[in-house]
Amino acid sequence: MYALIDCNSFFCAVEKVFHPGLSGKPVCVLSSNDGCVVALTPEAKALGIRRGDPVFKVKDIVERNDVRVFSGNMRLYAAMSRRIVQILRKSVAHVENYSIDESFCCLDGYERLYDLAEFMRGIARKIALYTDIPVSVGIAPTKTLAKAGSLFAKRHAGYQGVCMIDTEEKRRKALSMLPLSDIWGVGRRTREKLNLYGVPTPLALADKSASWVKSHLQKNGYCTWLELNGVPCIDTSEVVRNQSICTSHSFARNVEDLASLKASVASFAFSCANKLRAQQAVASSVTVFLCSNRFRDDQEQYENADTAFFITPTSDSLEITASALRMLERMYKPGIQYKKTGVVLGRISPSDSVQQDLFDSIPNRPQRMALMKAIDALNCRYGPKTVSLVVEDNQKRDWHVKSEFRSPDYLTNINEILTVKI
DNA sequence: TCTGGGGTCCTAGGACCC
DNA sequence: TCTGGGGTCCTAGGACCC
Repeated sequence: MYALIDCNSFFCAVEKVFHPGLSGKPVCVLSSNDGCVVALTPEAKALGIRRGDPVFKVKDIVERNDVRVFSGNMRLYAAMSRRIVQILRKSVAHVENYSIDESFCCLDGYERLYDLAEFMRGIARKIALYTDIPVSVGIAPTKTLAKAGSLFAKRHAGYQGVCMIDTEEKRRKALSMLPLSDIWGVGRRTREKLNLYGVPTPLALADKSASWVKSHLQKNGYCTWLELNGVPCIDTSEVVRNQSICTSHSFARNVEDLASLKASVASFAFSCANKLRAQQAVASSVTVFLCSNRFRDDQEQYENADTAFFITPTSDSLEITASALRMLERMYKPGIQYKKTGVVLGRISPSDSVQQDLFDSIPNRPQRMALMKAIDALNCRYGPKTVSLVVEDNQKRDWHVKSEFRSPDYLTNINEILTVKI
């Protein structure tokens, strides 16, 4: 059996930990640039706000109902997420951290020692006690069914936070009650397609024959079908290393001049290289993209992207940034109102198995890596951007993102630690 | 005025080879 | 001028996830 532990309205829940007066109040957390609502409490949902709504479209609701709004602070949420995973790992041997607010636990063998639902309720209580974050737990023979279970646990207080789907009867009942779009792996397109074929519920899908599913859906659809029927199909191995690393941002305002774009691309490339070194990896390609504001039909639209390849895979910030800037300069078109740039690293491999190049353009690699290590150490000790590139420090700073309602880094920065007045 | 960011995997079709 | 069969690799775009 698998258990899925899902934090309820996670980003909002973290903010509420540090703002206790907000209990029972409508709360929203915004995307970067304070652009969209990305997380909201049930109270905010009840007011008609939806995940993904642009902030300016729900401004009236927010003001009329005194909705508390926060800019997203991923550092804070990631720190809290690590604490929750730590508690899980102390309680269960096999924990797979799936996303910032979800983890799977493999419960094989535990059924001989415990009542599984009670066991997981105990862990949920521990998480609530140590972190103040409420969680919902689903338990089932497959991950897809465990996810479905966690939705029932979240929506109906009667389950006391834990819903176990462990009999055929419970499985059929659960799958008949949920909408198709609540099933993990079924997105908008697949839902529309299934509706067209006269398959209205997850149960109807599960009851189709294997041959029907194989001919009407593709590989992933077949996998979901197996999981809905209690056959585990989604593999449990942890993803160790990324295949690609991306840093990109929209700008708070439109940007026209090359110097500002260069500052943004340099900053993103530098950040990508940091993430790369943090996982002891090197990349063989770097892609740069830029685009205008696609929502403005009164402005000339332009988008472009280019990729450069490194013969010797690298994690050298200077090499990666220089290459990214060369591509940006080639693609830059004057007179365009730019809205977004980004940098993607690809063809990532472990840094301990790099094939050397006889004609390497960077002859002093060991010294350069020592330099990178020194930069990382300084930025780790004195905070990000203590050491950065001159090209990043463009005076106009018009490419910087908006983050007006951001909470302090309570958990990761000693200077921003919570103050309690007695 | 204001519309996020970061990922993974699959597949069809093109380009190329013999 | 017409033309088969079998294969690989790459890539853009689609679909999904959080």
